[in-house]
Amino acid sequence: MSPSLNAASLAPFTAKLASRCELDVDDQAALAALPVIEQRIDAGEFLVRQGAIGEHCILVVKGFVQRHKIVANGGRQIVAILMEGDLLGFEALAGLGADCHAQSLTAARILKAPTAALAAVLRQRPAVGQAMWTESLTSASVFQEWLANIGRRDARTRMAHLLCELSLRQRLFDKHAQASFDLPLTQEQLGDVLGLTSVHVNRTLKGLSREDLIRYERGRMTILQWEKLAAAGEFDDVYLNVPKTLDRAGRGAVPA
Amino acid sequence: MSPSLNAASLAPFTAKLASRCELDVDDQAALAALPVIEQRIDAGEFLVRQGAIGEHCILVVKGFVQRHKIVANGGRQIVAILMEGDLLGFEALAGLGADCHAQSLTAARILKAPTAALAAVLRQRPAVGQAMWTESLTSASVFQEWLANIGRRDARTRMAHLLCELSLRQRLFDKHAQASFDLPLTQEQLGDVLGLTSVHVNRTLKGLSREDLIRYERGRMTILQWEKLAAAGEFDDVYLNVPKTLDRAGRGAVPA
DNA sequence: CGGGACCTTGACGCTCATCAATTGCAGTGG
DNA sequence: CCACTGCAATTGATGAGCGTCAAGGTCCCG
Repeated sequence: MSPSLNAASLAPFTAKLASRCELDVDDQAALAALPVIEQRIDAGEFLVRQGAIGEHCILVVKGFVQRHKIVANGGRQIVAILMEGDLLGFEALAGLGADCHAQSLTAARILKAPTAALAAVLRQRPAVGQAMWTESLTSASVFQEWLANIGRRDARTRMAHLLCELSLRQRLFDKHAQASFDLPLTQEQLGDVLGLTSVHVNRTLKGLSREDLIRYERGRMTILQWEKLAAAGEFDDVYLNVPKTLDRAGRGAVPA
Repeated sequence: MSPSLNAASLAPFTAKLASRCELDVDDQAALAALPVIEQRIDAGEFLVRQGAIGEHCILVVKGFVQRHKIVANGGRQIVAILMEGDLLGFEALAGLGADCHAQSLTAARILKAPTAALAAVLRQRPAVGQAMWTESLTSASVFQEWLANIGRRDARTRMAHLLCELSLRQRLFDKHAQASFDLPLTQEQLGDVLGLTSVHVNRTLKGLSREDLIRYERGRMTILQWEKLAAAGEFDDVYLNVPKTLDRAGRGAVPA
């Protein structure tokens, strides 16, 4: 919990905010001074319960987290997948209860920052507030894209779209990532994202494999033909608001 | 465009913000001083094109507006329905391009406020910024509920849920509204909200009518049995973040 | 009175859900 | 080293829910 430790763990988060909005030294210092608590999480742990008013906001440092809702017949809908640098608990900053459950998909490292302290930084450092506002709107933009995906596209298209999104988002924080990336979701969880059953997810993935668009084995996904997969998924990354400062070249590069 | 006129037209918007967060006289004055342009809109007009960076934010004063996306096969997904007091163009405040098209559903009255001026008010009046932040998060919360609705519920449940939401939202700004309310969407548009076809919407509405849960004729929807419809739609209004200061009593009242 | 939205209804078929059985694989303990 | 267990992936058979196509019907407006 020394400042230097904070700074190190906060790095993915700070980097993300800085890519949204120029942060000066004071902005970064204010973030580094947050009294955060680092924590290790096992796969499948609940981080937030729906309705709870979070005293802490949660930053994902390493690993994958999902947010989901449960419907009456027991069905589950995953409404967001969070990765390195993503923030959980925007609502808490406005004093609202959590609108979803949050649960880790993998073992993960997180930082818990007191909501009040983070809110204070947002007030006192307008650049940070601006970056967070942009971040929050981007996440809303993803919700809307997912609505169109689930509401109006068939299983093959939905899946291709999701794979493109996840691949691109991983490359945003991991510059070394190849066409091959970790996909730590079971097929049932993929179904919960896409509004499908695990059985149909399996068939859809097999279909994309047979077309040689992807290869998929034991949690590792390889995109064999980015251009074709993106076309199959009608994928256009504008909705992710990828900052122009980030290198998007090599997006089509493939060598496994 | 005199101040008093502004204040009158701004009233639905100001009221909504004030219900989210206490606004003092100066806050309200700052809003009233916005150099807004009032405008009348016909049904079906485009207000925003996807990708455009809005120089104006748009406040809906009267009427209905939808935001939607178009997918490759020509399908349309409506991702939001805006009513009196709702704001269009949060993204513009962060300098982002519009993530959706926006189009009026009915004839409407709107106010256009220069993005920069509104952004300045948000900065200078923290209470206003806070209220707007809450407003934006609430809209994100609705997206997530819609995701669960479309992804994991069948047609009957989806429809019942949507009708409950629209009914409740109308009663939030129209205290005199009865169980009967305006539903100015064609069945095709309802389908575009729910991820269904107009044919299936028709059959679903007929089904709910046959069950005596609703009555529906020519753009006018009457909820005959609120409790049963809410149960059928698994409707729980927490995701709308209805301010506790608003009277929610009489929600079950029915007399047509 | 004609035209154009929109609503309504039937027949048919495809996508995807459901049910059920089998396989493969990783961990665990004997 | 090998049963034993448990979860995830895989595959087939079947059918329901919803889409598609097509043909009126109704209402409104000029």
